[in-house]
Amino acid sequence: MDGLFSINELAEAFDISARAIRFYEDKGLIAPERVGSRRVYTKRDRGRLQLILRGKRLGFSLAEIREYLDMYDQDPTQQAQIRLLLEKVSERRMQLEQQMIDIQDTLSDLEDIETQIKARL
Amino acid sequence: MDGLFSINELAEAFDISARAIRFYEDKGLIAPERVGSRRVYTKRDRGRLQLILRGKRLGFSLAEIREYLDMYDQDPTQQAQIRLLLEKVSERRMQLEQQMIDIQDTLSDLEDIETQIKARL
DNA sequence: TTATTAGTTAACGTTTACGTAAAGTAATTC
DNA sequence: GAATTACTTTACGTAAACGTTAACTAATAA
Repeated sequence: MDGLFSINELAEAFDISARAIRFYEDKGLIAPERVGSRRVYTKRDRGRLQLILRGKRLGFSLAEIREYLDMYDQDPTQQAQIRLLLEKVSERRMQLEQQMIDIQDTLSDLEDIETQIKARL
Repeated sequence: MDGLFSINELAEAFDISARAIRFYEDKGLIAPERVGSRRVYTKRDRGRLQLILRGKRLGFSLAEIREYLDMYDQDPTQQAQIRLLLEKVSERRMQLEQQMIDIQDTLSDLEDIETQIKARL
């Protein structure tokens, strides 16, 4: 229990299913040790899972996330790959900025409608 | 040509496939007139398509977008439904805010790595 | 008249990210 | 020793959003 977790502990901690975690393993995103047949996750594995979930929240596919994780694992002097990730993140940020504009446009449309409603009362 | 569009014109204008536009029709999101068997889109249809794409950018499913479009079509005095949409948009905005935090966390991680790299040189 | 262009319907295929049994094992509890 | 708990693998199922032939039609250009 000293910094080690079962699959269900992690599932509960991150509010995802154990199935999901196994799926990430299937896809090569995480590779916990085994004790017998059971998966045992270290703190480091936990951090990795956190990175996976952050990637998901950012809208990246598991395949993309895997690439980034592999990159993190490799020798961190691979500047080129870090630039690639920076680009991806920057792309994503541009998308988010567009989404923010979309949100504001939508809210503005809704305000118009509400104004019209109130005008009728 | 006076405010009327073919399916391919719209596809090109919005940079999506004609197949996609037909698919939206299949799902009941848009219903252009026909001239013979061919679809003809009015300016209003065009606006509708724009709303669809905005919804998509916001991460809503076509089913959800359909609900909102139906709502726009109905008598706009249905306050309850507008509140529902406002809620959905607000939820989405919260997600976006989380994503912004994720982006910043990621950028900050990357900065750390870059700093380490530079320190080694 | 014969291509070519632009559109049509129908229907099966594809990808992603899991959900959901089914059937089994290993360790603990009563 | 029987039941419960916590896992395991295998494998088929699912939903969303189109992509991709295939086979056809109608209008226009050469």
